[in-house]
Amino acid sequence: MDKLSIGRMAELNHTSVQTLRYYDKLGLLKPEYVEESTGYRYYAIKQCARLDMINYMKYLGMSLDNIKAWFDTEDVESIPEMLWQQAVLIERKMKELDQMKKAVHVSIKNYDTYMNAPGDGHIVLQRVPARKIYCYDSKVNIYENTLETYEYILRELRAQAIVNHLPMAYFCNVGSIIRQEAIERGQFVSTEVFLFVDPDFEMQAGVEIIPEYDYLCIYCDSFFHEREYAGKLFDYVQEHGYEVIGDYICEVVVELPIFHHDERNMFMKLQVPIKRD
Amino acid sequence: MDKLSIGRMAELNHTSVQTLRYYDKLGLLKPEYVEESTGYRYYAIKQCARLDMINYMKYLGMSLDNIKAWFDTEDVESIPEMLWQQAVLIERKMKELDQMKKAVHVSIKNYDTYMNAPGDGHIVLQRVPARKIYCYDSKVNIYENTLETYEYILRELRAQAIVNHLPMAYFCNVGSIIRQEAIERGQFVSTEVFLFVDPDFEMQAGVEIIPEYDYLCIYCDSFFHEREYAGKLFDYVQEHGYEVIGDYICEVVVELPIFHHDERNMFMKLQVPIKRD
DNA sequence: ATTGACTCTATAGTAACTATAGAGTTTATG
DNA sequence: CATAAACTCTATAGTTACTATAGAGTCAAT
Repeated sequence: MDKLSIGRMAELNHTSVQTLRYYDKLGLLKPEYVEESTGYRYYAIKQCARLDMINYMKYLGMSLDNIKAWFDTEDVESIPEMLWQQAVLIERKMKELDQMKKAVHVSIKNYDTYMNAPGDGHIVLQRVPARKIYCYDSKVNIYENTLETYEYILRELRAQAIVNHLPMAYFCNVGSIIRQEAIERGQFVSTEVFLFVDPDFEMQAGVEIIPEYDYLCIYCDSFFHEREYAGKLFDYVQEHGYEVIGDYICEVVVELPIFHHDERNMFMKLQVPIKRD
Repeated sequence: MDKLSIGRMAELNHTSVQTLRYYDKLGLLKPEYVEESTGYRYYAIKQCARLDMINYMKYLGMSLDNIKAWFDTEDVESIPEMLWQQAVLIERKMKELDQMKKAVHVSIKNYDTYMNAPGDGHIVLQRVPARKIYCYDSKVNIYENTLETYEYILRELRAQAIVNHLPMAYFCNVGSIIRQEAIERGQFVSTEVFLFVDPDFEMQAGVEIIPEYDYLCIYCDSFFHEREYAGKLFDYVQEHGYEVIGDYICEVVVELPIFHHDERNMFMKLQVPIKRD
């Protein structure tokens, strides 16, 4: 009966006057009556129902365009299908968020490792649980090349990861590997880089599991010192008569590329698995 | 050493030329070298590290502005705090999505009920599990008033719900209630409307549980027929000598406000709990 | 009649890009 | 070396769902 001014309508529905004008413009919700001489909009209370519907569909993640299109077809039959589509969309978003959550927690853990790492050059013995990795073989010896080559190799790893639909979340946690055989031959040769993936990530080409081992670890704060520090680590192994029982791993714990003039500035954990006596 | 053209840089990093130009404009990632005469941008491969960082932080949900601000401060100490903030944000978004998911599934269930409802006016006996509701007492008898008053009352219910921070998800599922005492006095009087909430929604003022009962139900497809159909339902109760053991509920199963000229068009399930013999 | 609250249209801004036009540059090929 | 194809440049407009603002007009109450 009584007409609602745009301000009153907005107030009743916890929205803004501009929003109502915008919906009017889109044709989503036209006021019941517009005074010709002044252009003033007047709504009927029953139009709240339509606004409710708009808000609800918006809440389900639909765009105003889609809502309008659906209103225009007036097709009740298509409602369940539309709802199922939304359900699928929501499910997908939830999975993404879950990945993001994991990524954040990995980063938090890494920064913690970084902050509490033993002094530079200190060697420590640690039990490290099994990890799953996604490997990429560049066929080029990383240690014989420059930081620039390393960047190119990382790009290739990522390209591979993208092709194989690995989530973004994993991209923050890379490393390189020297196979046990190479170590035994006394060669500091690695052609492989990897990403850490979730324990529940599906097994496929390139994915492998590093078993739980005791590791001798040393921390290193520059790409350019890796070789030297790894040398220290292997010297230590020899001196103490340890037996290497798996692959050597260089894990990038933290990257700080924003400092030092855009240069990749890393904090790495070098680790070699040994048989404990 | 070798400079990358903007196209090559984009290709290597799976992004677009425009994006790089945009980042340049924002000052997020300036090319290492710009040829003065032509304005051509040239990047160094090591600048990929910064781009990686940008993408990672973007992935964590940060805005480019925030990323830039953080880069500008060069503050390593603040990283964990920033990460925790992101974690909280993600957690909140996940909860929201979870609510959305529930809302969608409630809607799906409701449309299913609507599609498979017994014929108009048919009375059926159903066991209905316990439900939790959030009630609002309008102090006005809904059944003595017009659809317009009902709309106003719904607005009040929503205002209440918003004040009490009920999630949007619940707004799609409303109803009204006639208390057992009123029924026993033979009065068709209800001043209360409600929203269905989750079983795990916290108890607070206005929240109550409707216990599991056997209900006699009748479906009704217009606001204007509720009284008549409820009458039928109560007649049936009397005829068969049933005993009413709780509150009468009018549950709005589906709303189709988009049809019939913006008018609220409802499909309702009227239900009265009885003692089964 | 006047005041204050309200409403109108039109325009610009938000975030993180994408798309396009029109002009100039680099690279590859003949 | 000329030419064509591919690339890059700046500048502008568009995307979504609004918010904010300016300047002018309108309504309701005193």
